[in-house]
Amino acid sequence: MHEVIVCEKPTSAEKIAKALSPSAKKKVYNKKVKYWELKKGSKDITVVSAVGHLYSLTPDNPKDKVYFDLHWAPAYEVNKRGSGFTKDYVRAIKKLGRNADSYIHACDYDTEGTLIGYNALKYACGQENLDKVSRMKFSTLTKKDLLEAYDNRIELDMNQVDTGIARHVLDYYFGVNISKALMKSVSNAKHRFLKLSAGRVQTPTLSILVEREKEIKDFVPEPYWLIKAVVEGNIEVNHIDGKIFDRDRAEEIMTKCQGKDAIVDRISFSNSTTKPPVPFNLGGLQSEAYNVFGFSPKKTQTIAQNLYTSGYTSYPRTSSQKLPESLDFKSIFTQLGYDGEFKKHIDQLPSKLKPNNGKKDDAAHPAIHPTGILPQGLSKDDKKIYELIVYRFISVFFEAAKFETMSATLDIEGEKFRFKRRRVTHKGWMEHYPFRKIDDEIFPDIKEDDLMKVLELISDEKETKPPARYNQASLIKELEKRELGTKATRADIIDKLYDRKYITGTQQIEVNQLGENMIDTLSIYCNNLTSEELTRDLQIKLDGISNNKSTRREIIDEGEKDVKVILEDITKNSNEIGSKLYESYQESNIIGTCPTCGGNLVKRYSPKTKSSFVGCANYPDCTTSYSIPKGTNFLKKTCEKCGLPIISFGKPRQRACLDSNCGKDKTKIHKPTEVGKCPNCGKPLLKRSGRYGEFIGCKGFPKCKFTCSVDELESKLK
DNA sequence: GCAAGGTC
Repeated sequence: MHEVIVCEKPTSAEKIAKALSPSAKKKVYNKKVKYWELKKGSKDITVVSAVGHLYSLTPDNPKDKVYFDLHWAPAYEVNKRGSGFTKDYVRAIKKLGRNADSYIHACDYDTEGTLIGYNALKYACGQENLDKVSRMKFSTLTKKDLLEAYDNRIELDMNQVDTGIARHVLDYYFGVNISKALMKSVSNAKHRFLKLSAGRVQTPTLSILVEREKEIKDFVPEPYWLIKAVVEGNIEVNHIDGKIFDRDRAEEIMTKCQGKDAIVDRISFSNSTTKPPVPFNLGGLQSEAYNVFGFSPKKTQTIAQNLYTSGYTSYPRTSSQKLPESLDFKSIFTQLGYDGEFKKHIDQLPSKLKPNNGKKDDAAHPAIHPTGILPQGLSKDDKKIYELIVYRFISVFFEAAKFETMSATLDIEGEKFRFKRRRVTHKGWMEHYPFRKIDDEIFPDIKEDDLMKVLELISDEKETKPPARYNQASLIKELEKRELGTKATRADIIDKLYDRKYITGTQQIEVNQLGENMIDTLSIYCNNLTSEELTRDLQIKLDGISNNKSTRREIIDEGEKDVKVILEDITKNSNEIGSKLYESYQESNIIGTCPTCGGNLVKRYSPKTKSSFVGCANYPDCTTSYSIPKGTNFLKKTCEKCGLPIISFGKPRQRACLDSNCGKDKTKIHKPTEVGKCPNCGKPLLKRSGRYGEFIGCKGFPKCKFTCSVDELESKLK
């Protein structure tokens, strides 16, 4: 009897194989794809694995104007870029998973996992009617759970399969068709191509950012005053009222207290503790890496994936903030202890290892943790993430940090002022997590009724501030809170918004005019796409399929009808929509004013030279243009000499005027002068002028690449 | 050319 077990990813295949038989043999297909062979009773079992979705939706007829007729095709054929690695896995499953006597679907027990296994069984193993298929249902990859799941297999839940299919189809219907319609409106109205996209997750995400921009724009700042005094010992004390919005009151306090001394009114002490942090889930790691190292969530995710595939850390795409006891902490610490730096901390661990687990859980994976295998030769950035994971893992086992707080109230002519100092009395976990600053202030030596000289009395006029813009880490947190996207896709969604030029800015995300116009446009024609309504709707509909209240066909037909209404609306107003989108796109690209005609200077892309340049928007009437180095940023500052924007470019970043000839005598630099013969090819050598000043280059460029600095010329010619 | 969701 031959049995084939299909898993979601190689690591779960390994765990399942080893759980079923400790003597399972690891094999490799075509030098790339791992699989396992084992014997159990009379059965010869082959454990193969997918790598996530192996099949993607694609239109039956790509030439159709709208896509409602779709079928599944291998992912590597549909998305040529990015899914190439799935090809070997599909081949391996096709080769190893044919003509078995029985099949087991052992992918993650969730909607996507169910579909991943279903498609693999249907299209790669040829199990169309599923009569030989059973399903393993497990919530962790521990041996106990897996054996139980194997012994108590259930029937494949076709409602769950249909739920997955409907999710894919509806996202395709809305996303691809509406994106296409928007791009078409631009090409109809302006005869230009603009890469645009909309979708169930990316559009509400953009909308959150636009909403914040509006709050900032509408914000009316209110003046307030902060009154503080500096007393003996350079201690800053703040007036007890905090923000004072009444100017008269602020002035009253100032006049009253001017030139008067302070008396210590009351001193009190209190104790507090700070618990250790919780173990990392993906969002937590992304957020911490952003705050500590400034890494983008995408970068952190890529590094975490590398560390995982290299065997140094656990599976990164988890929501769990819990470390289950089944993990064998002791042996992980023993191995980590071979590193001298880690050992210093591990040696101080309490004898009873109990992690400070967080609330969030994940059915399939524990929180991110080191495996114990010590890495070698990691790049600088990989090492940073690895150490962050290790120290977080260590610190969650330590006791809380303890603090003592001193609060003092001072009296100046009946007005109360106060200050607080906090000092650490027991560092606890903080001593073992080097990424947090520890508050440790000195308590001044004062007692109640002391008279203190006021050295300075200050009234600071301030303004209330609008809410802060999101950064990538705070946006990911917001998406988690609103349950938009998944842990695996949130960083990609944000990247996509940058890629489409909807948003810009790294420290703070700002929305471009194009992004704002997308939301304005879509909120008119399909409000449920800009809000989170579509995701909520989808969830309700999918739940309907799961519990037999509706069928996949009904839900998909409904979606088709909804999308068709939206598409009709967009087509009707195509001209207006297209014009506005393109114009807003151009506005986003305005970087200054043309010195020749006063028009707008815009950043453009030349497909011929595959490079960006700056040109006048009035082209061809005005032909003013400037070349720019790769990776140029336009700063808000302008050149003092000519008023053009200052650009930053290169590594390390340097700044210069957009006009590389700014401030130079133009008659000289445009005529390269001959200064000798090229030592490489014999052609004339020319003194040229570039962005970085004068240099010597061969006339035979680009065939001959000889260059040197003006100073080097003499020695090179010898 | 276009989505969102898995994964290396």
